[in-house]
Amino acid sequence: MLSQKGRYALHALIVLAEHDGEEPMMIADIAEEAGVPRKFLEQILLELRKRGILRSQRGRSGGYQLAKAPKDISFADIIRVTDGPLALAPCVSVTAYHRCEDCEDEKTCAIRKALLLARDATADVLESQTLASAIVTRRRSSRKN
Amino acid sequence: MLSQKGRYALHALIVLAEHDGEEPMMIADIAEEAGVPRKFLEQILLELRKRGILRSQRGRSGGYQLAKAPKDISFADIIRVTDGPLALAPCVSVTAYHRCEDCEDEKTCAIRKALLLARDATADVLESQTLASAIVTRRRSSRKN
DNA sequence: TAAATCTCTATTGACTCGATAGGAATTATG
DNA sequence: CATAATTCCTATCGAGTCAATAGAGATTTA
Repeated sequence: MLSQKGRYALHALIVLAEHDGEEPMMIADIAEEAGVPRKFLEQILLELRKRGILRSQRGRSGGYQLAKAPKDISFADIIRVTDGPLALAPCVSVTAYHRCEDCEDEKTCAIRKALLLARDATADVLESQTLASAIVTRRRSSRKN
Repeated sequence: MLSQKGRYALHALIVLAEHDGEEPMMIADIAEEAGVPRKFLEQILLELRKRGILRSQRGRSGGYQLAKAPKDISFADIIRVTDGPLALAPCVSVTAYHRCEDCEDEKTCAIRKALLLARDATADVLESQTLASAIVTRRRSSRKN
């Protein structure tokens, strides 16, 4: 399961994607629009900025913007920041690989083999789902209203 | 990531699958063979039994056995017991579904849409990986030694 | 110079995780 | 029937994580 932090991050970034191309957006406004506690969001945005997903402007009339185009920010990118690797074990993680201490032979480990398939399947999906595709979904639905 | 408990469970069940058809196996022996702390394993096996994956025999010469054929116990079954739902959010979980409090419309939620695809992809893989396929992998590799 | 805003670190309480302990219940066996 | 062997169950522990809040510091604009 995703953490609350992860869900908040997704909501906030979708809001920012909808305002892409505009002036930087203040934390307070993002919090309001995304329905996220303001001080908590502050920390989340900070981390997303450090990981290159957001860009910020300090001081008066400052705020946050996406650092890349919505189509270049995937759900996988976001989740990796807030919740860590997509993989179910370190030995099948691309972004945080490390060998199991007790593993005799990675090449023949039955558990690893299964978890590797799972990781690839999950990553394929989450890397193809981007902020751009998310806002398309949203706009499509609001058109119906 | 899987919990330690989850990894232990997978190891233990693979051991039990290798001894499938034999007499019940004692916790102490499973612990030894799977490399899991004995008392911790005790709790894990208990839970797997309550969830219908294992069968136990109490008292002298008692022990644990698989409750079903290895081909009918999937990695998904096991992980759901030790680590909960495969889904990344409750609103896309089959086994532990519940609606997001703040969600206005599930049908049009962009986050839900993406996470649903992820869940399906993960579940497809983990449901097809079984204890039977795991021990085949193992036997194949030991033949080479 | 002052106001507005992001930045950073600390703190809190509740919960989870991994592990251990120990007694209760059950069963086989001599 | 007594005893030993085994699973069953619940409690406990320390360390860590999670969600949230707080508040002082740094930066920028007007």
